[in-house]
Amino acid sequence: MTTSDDDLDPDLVAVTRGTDAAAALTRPPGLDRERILWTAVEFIDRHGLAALTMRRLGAQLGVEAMALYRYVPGREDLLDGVVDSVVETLFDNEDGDDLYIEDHSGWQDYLMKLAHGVRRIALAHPSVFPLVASRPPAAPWVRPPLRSLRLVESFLGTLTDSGFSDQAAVAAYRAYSSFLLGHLLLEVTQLGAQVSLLDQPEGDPKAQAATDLDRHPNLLRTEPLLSQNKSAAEFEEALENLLDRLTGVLHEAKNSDDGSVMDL
Amino acid sequence: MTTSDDDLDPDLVAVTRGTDAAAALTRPPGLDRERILWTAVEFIDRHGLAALTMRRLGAQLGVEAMALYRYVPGREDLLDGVVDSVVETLFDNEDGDDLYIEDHSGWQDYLMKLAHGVRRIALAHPSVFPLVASRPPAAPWVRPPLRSLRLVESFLGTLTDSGFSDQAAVAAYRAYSSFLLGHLLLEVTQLGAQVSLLDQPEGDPKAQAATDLDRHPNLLRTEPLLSQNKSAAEFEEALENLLDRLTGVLHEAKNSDDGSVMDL
DNA sequence: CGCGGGCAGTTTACGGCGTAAACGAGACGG
DNA sequence: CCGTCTCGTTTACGCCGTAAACTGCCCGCG
Repeated sequence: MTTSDDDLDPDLVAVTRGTDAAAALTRPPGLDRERILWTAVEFIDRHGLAALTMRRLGAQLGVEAMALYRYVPGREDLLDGVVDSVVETLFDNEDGDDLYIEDHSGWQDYLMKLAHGVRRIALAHPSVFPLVASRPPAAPWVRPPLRSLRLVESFLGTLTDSGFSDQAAVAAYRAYSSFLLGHLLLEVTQLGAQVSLLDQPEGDPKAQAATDLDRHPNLLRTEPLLSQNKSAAEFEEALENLLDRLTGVLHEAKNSDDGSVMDL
Repeated sequence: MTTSDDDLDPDLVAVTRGTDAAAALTRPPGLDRERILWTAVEFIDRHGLAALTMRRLGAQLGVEAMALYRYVPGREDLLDGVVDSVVETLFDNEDGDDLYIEDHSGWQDYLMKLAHGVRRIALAHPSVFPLVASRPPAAPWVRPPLRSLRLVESFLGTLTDSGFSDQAAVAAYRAYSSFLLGHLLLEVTQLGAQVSLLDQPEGDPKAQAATDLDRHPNLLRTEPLLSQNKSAAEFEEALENLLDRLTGVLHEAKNSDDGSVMDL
């Protein structure tokens, strides 16, 4: 019924950490920080952030809530750990850490791979991503969703090695992170809104919608267009536009004084 | 000490709803939904979202927590109301609702005024904006931060009246909202990170930072650049770039088949 | 004047939350 | 055999959101 082109979205992989389910059955007795963090990720994916409490997370692990405090200082730090865990997968589940080493073909290829890597994370954990987006970063210049020092270092190194000035690389980092954040946060928000609409389809279905929409002719007319989901194509197009923009910045780097913040 | 150019940022107005402070002193006895909502906004601005509880909000209003439930169904709905209240100021505190009526000079002017209006809101209420950004919208196609039906209707109407096809207007709406969301959420996040760094300047200030940064030469070298705050200029430049892109889309609307999602 | 009903805010109460502190129970080297 | 150490449990406290019962007070109507 819903026109969804997501079936051929290359970033929308079936998220099958099948080992987790098996591990939960065999229940390896040892508790440790890693296991707690990934169980929390899975719990948030399944029940949402609001449902995650220390007691319930303990129960999921077959343990009392207080047992978690030996491995995690408190709930806030647990959430930080969840964010870190999810972001760090960029380094291992990519085919060998090709993001850090320079075995990519040029900075544009690097930025595209990185963008799709982050998008894959966002789509795999839609309920965790708002946390990645809005949790206060460690330093003011660690901008979500690229929250790890390693990642930022890798980003800046790749661009400066490719001929970007320090200023241009930093400007690119800022433009790139806000692009990623905006697109992906909206994409996962829309994902969440779709399921939350199915939660309560109650009330008289016509009266409210009609009175709302009759005063809004443009909304009414474009509603089918608005309901289409072209996230993958839009992401691709906006990303390519950004890369084009950055290419321009890189090449005009010599004749500098045009007042742009990009190469100031 | 911190190099801040914010002093001449036109969107960074001194937020003086002075009437509120005066009203708190004279304490007009009547409680109503509007007063509760704006007191909550002020409370979040001052103490952060986490500190807002029904009991404390009641205390701020000189009333027991349960009294609020006569005007607000519960805490979640209160937060929705807070978001709505803040967003709706786009219509009144602009010089007469010039956003809704078509007394702007062209769609580009409209989009610039709207963007700066939203930015002004974000900067005036940095702790509320993450709520505006991440609270699930009423309908899937109501994309933060443009969360009101009136606003989306106004947006689509202005663009289609200016010659945009329905498809182009919707594509512009999507590009525009993700641009706004990314830029502004990062800007307020950075604001919050700055104050939260001042909260605990404890620990040995050199050892940790040095061990962290020594392994990250590019970070170390570009740190002064990364710490600069050029948000206003970057916002302006990215906004102009987006408007240019949209202008192109509008003008090539006739020769359509280039595969772009913009004029599909 | 009296009085009854509704409005506005309070009191009481309950279950769940994060977490501090004291408390087992089993492993293990001496 | 006995400390001691590791890992998890028990108990307890204060705060949270909120359901339900309960005031005091105003105001129209006899």
